[in-house]
Amino acid sequence: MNFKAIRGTYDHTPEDMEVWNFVESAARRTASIFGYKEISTPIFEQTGLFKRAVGEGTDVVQKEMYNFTDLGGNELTLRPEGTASVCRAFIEHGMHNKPYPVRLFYIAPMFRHERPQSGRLRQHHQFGVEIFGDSSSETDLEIILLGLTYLESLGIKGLKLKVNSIGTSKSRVEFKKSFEHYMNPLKNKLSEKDQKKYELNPIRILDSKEKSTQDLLLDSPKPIDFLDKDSKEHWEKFINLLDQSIKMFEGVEFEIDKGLVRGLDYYSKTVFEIQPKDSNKAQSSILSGGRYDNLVENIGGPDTPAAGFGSGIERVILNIKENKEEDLDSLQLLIIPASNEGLVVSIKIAQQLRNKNVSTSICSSDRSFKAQMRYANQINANNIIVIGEKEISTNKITIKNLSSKIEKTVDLTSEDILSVLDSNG
RNA sequence: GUGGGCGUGGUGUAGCUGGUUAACACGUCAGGUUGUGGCCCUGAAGAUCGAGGGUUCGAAUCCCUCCGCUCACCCCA
Repeated sequence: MNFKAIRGTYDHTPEDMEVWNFVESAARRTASIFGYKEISTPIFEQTGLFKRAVGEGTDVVQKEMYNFTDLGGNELTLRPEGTASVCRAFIEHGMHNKPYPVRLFYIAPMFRHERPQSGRLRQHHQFGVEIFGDSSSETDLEIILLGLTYLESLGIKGLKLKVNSIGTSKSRVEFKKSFEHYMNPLKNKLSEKDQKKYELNPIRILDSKEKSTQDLLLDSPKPIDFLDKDSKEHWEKFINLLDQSIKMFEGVEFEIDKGLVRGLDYYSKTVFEIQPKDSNKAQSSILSGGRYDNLVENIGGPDTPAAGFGSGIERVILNIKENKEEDLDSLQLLIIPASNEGLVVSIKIAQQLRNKNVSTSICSSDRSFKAQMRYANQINANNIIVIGEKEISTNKITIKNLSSKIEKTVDLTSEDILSVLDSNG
């Protein structure tokens, strides 16, 4: 084999597509019953959009983007996440003039140049929702409930929801001052890795996985302790609503994780993450997001509060224990032509049936009759008919249902065949 | 970018204390009398043993390099 799917990408085989479509349709259905409308944006954008939206200093922008220059000299980037593009489209199409709030969702591929591992790819797909123009706490709650409804509809049980508030950029300045005051004397006790991290972006060491670091952070100031009045009210109302409504979801537990910070710069106030309770995998977060009240304005739009989440479809699929979908894809009718004349008739009949929504294939006349029958069985065809000289001269065909073995003889017309197939199922 | 594990027909594996034509299962294809399948039987195709180099009379088996896959770190969905 000379060519392979490139690292961190993969093919969806026909077998894979069954689960895939199951998940995608659950996403569409859930978003739709919550009143969200689908949007689709190009897979690449100006590099500047992501730099501006995601943040110049983030890992995503610094080392994970697929950047390229096109023949016109434009700096472009394969999108590493969905929110920036949707916000751009929101502004570009003047959606701020629509009745608020505007609810949007997307299912789309994302690209990040990372080292692949379990639950991490270079091309992955996200189901994401965004809600614009509503700064209320119940909006934050709504997207979380949407996310939980989605995961529940896929039969994923035992979820843990982590929530936190990181305040506004203004309140974070206060926090940062206090945090650095606390950390500076302890700085040299950090591991080398975390020291570097601390230099780059102090807040990010809050969710360090290193035990020694976590111990040092036990009594440190946390962003949530520095909320301004507005953020604090927002948070308290949110937690109150969440506490009252989370019980609707069986087996879902939630906790306030004061150390939860996100790797994308645009978040403010509420942030959250959903993961399987029993996950021992490293990449366990399957749905995460939060509020981003400044992003739209930041990339050139009107001041518009917003919130949203992204959920990795591949990671969700890793958590689907059993796929209950039945094999609905089996072919309804396979036609076996038994002569040249039969082949011509087969082609006509097949086309008539397809026009009536019956999935129909014709077997290769190059192969023996036995081979054709075997093929019918291998692909799990529901019914077969043979069209040869006998059928054409008598104008009668026999439809055989392969699972029940029942045979029915009718006139050689698509209407008659259809009526038998309908009664056969 | 850093570290661990692994690379044998389409798939999953055996062989790996070096020795004649690389084995097994599943799958694929063909046949087991002419136009009705699934089981069974027979046969066939299909692998330069990830690539290159080295040691040796001789390597899938030992050594080196590279590549790929995979898991983990970082970060994220």
